[in-house]
Amino acid sequence: MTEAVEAALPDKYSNMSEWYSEILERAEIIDIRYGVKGFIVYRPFGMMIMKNIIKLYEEELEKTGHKPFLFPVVIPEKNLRMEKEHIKGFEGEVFWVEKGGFTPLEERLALRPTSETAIYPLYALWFSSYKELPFKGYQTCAVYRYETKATRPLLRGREFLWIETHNVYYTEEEARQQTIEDAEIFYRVTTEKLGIPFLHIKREEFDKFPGAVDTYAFDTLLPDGRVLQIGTTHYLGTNFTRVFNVVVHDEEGNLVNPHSTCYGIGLSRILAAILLVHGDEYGAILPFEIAPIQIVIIPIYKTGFSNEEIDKYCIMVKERLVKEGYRVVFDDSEKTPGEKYYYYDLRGVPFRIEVGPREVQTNKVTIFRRDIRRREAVALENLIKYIEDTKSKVLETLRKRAEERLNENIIEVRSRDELIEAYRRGGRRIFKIFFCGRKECADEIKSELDGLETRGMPLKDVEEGPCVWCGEPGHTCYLAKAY
RNA sequence: GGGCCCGUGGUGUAGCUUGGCUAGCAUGCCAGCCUUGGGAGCUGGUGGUCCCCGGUUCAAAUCCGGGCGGGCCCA
Repeated sequence: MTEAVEAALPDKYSNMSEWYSEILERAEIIDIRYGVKGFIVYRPFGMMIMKNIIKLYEEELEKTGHKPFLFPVVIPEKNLRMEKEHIKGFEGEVFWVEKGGFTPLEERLALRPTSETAIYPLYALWFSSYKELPFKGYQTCAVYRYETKATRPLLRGREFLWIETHNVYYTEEEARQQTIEDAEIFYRVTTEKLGIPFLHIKREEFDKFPGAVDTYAFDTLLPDGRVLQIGTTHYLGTNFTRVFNVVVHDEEGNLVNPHSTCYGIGLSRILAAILLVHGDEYGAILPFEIAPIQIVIIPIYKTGFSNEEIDKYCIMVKERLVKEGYRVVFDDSEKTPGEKYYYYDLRGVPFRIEVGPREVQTNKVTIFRRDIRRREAVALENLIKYIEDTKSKVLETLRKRAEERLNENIIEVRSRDELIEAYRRGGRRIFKIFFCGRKECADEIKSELDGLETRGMPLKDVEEGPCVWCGEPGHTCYLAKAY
């Protein structure tokens, strides 16, 4: 049966900002009242989700041979300035530490905006032979960028959580292959486990990571039609190994600079995307694997029926589930059942088990699926099997919904007029065009179409054709508004 | 970068134009009664540097100046 009850939140498609602010606060994901622009507090419930997300990516990285490490948050100014393109790209948004106590520092220290320039000086010490390569390392940490654009909780902060890998290879081919593996890792977690689809795109030349040879990005679509970059991987060539003097002996004993890559997984933004992409007017819908509470048990007491008997039954159900390794809460607080439903719906709990006299008398449980909002009676002996079978169905539902929405919102246009017309009809979309690759065209499109940006070229099914803007030879490219 | 709005018990707000009563209401929290299949009700209780600094005034949450912080829209 489908429920027709009063929704808790506004519609996320027509009013995303309000929906988003409400859920962050009411579901106790984060607290925005810390009082420093661009800095937020992860509340316990939000941090439990985040830790589960982190675990999924870290496991996948370690499976593919990445080793954990942790470098300092401060970077000496001299090191930050070593790679010229890199510092040009980041200089305007670096936080500086200039004093220790009352004493001005001899050399200013940057709070890492990203860690290449912290890590490569040590790589220069660590490697001396091609036999020591490849080396794959990663860290999960916060980075700091003095954003001048409007900050938004989780979507754009001056401090944000991410995972960064920094890999070194003897050959260009291996390094380039790594950017493919990075995309596979990203797909295996983001889409297969979290149900978030994304576009795998190669950024245009003028839009690369500062210091990179090639930049590949993972963009997802939010309910308001804007895209969000949730990950990037970069082939850095020998740009960084050269300036930081990372050298190894090759087979013939010559000294050469190895090739390197780096890969950023935008954890804060991924959490935001999960909330925004899957959520509905009742609140969050969390994928089973990352839900801090996977199953909640709500007792329904009735006058004339023993509360103790219901409690006993609930505890028995809980023990069975806990034995299977599930994260389960039995909520026997004095709130009414309805209030509890709203509470756990808002927090995205995938399954709710209701136990009243009816269930106790028939040896059943009533299970409510958060994703499709339907109840089902399940015999006690089928409980574990039901959860096992259904948790993957839940993920499928979420993923399919999100994939359909992404695909429906990619509009192919072939000329300037078509683009302008399609844009006027509904600007909050992703447009698939031919693009010449020149910054001048991108800038013109951006200023004439209210901030529509070139996001880059897909990795598959690329075609050639005349640029929709200038008519010069071009390639398949996506256009969208972005966060 | 441009524009608009906001800051008052834990939370959300009224009051601010037109300065003056014990800073009102809702919610939360605590105790009790009653209830429990989608946000119940009643009774009693708890909780305030009105963002900060300065100014005007007999008197400032309210007016003026400066600062800090937050949100939304647009580019």
